[in-house]
Amino acid sequence: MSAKSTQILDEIYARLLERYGPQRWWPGDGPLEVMVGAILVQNTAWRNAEKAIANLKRGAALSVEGLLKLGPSELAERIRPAGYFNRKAERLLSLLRFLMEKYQGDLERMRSESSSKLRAELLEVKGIGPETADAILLYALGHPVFVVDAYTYRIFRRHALVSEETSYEELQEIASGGSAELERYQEFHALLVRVGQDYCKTREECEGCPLKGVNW
DNA sequence: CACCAGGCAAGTA
DNA sequence: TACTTGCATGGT
Repeated sequence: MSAKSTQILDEIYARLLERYGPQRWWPGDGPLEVMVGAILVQNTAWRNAEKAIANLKRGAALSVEGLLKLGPSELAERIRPAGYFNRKAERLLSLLRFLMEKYQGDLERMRSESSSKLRAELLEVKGIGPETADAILLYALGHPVFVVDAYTYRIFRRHALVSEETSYEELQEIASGGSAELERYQEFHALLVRVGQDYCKTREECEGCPLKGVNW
């Protein structure tokens, strides 16, 4: 990690924060709800995932055992608004069973394990890939890791900061430069999604983008 | 009407 | 190993 790339990353972060301010993703709803949200939002607009979470909370607060008791069909029915509801119901159940088997549902204890161990374990769970694993680490468990998503790819490529064939882990490594505070990781990812939605969906719409001109 | 959203795994060659 | 396809609702 060169001093120069650190400087660019700090520049990008500063510009985004100035334009949009703190995003405060997943502030205080508890680690389980954040994990559930991380699965429900896969390739889906957040507002749809939000409706699904509201349906899950109907009647009782979210708990590992409570959700397990719903079973596949009831779970699927409740999360219908999030799309891919059958797949996501299975993915939620995989996660919940993992939490019970490895940590007896104790997310506070889970949190104190190392990031690398947790990441490896999460990737073993069917339905959890690199982005979801990192989102869980970052927003549910409070570990400082950079979450790479489709917008991160688009934005870094558009500014010629990485090449076409850069892998997830490579981009994660590159983007992890600069300050390493938890809050910065959390805000950085959210801000990239935000600016991506505003300016980086298609080839056009670069006019007014706060990142215009950034380059190595 | 078409297109896509804070992915992932399974199938195919 | 490298590509392609299925999953699905809701907003623009």
